[in-house]
Amino acid sequence: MALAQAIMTSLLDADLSGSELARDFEKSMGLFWQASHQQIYQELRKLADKGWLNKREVNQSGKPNKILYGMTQAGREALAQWVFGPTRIQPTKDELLLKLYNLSDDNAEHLVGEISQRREEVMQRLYLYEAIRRRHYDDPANLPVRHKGVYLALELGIHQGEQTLAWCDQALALLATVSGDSQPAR
Amino acid sequence: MALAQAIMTSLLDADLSGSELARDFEKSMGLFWQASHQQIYQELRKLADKGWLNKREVNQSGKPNKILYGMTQAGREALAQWVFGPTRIQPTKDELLLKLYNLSDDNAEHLVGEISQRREEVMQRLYLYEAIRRRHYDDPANLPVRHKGVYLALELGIHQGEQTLAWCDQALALLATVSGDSQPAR
DNA sequence: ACTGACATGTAAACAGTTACATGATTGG
DNA sequence: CCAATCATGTAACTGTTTACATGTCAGT
Repeated sequence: MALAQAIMTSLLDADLSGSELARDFEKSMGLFWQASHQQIYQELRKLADKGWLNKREVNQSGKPNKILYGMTQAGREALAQWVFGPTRIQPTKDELLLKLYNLSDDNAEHLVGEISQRREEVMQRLYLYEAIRRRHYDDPANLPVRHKGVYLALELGIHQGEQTLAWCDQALALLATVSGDSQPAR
Repeated sequence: MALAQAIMTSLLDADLSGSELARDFEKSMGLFWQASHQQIYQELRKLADKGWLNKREVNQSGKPNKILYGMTQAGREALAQWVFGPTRIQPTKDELLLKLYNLSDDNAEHLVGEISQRREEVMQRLYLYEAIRRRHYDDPANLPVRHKGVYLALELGIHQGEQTLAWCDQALALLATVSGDSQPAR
């Protein structure tokens, strides 16, 4: 979809290797984009062939060589142009909600467990995001222009995470009326 | 991923044809699952081959024949079992946020436009969801069990939609400080 | 007969995941 | 030398999208 642009965006500030990119995706960009290392390596090669990235090999002491990729002028121009093109959005596919459509007395207990687990996961990501916000984006109005955009993406992640937490609580409360402890046999 | 289960879930209450399913997906299930009619037709055939769905042809007056699919007992059992299996979630991929990472003086104005447009779209979906809630889910605590699950999915959609609206406003406010009208030349 | 909407489908291309493979380097 | 880790990659498969194809009926 736009993996190429996601990679190039990550390379705006610093040159990175495939493995570094794969790791970074989970953090900074993971909120709204994710890719496996296999995908990234292939895309990097394509982008280098196109002339949008350059590559150079780096010897590291204590580790195998890595190949650093960096943006070329052509790459920067292509990326800047891309911003004006059509925007696509691929909505979430969440099996948990699909499972909720199948809620029954039999599986209510199990789904309570799944929702609790989801709550935990969201909580952890939220923690991470809030830490980043406090650390780097304390004063949004005075950020350099490009970082304002990054800040906004982070904000969306935080808002939605908080909302999801609240929803988990609501769901758990409603499910409590479904399983065993409901209708206490007059 | 779990298209099969999404289809079967849609067929729990009523038998539907491929085209009806494709239309329904956009409404009820579109919040967290989406599929094109091509995908649906292929999956329907597979599911019928497996014995999880049965098919029967129906002559309609005024329209071409359609093929109605319905759940078999085996299908219901398989679906009920699936709920206890592993849950996968495929997070959103949103090019708009990626574009925001590339915010600059050059494209700020364009992005303001895109965010306004996004706001409009979200607003409209929200309108639809709220109407459904008011119409069918006024008294969640007294819903039949399975509908409680459907209600919860709807609630998540509404909460996140509202949050997204608020975020759009925040983003537009911050972007206003980027484009033309900032730093009014002392 | 022609047009437009509806219903069903096929084929090819693209994107993404899963499983596996290779070499290099460090620590034991 | 062996195991563990890091970095890079390939191959096969699955899922999804895009583009196209076909037939039916209703209204003109």
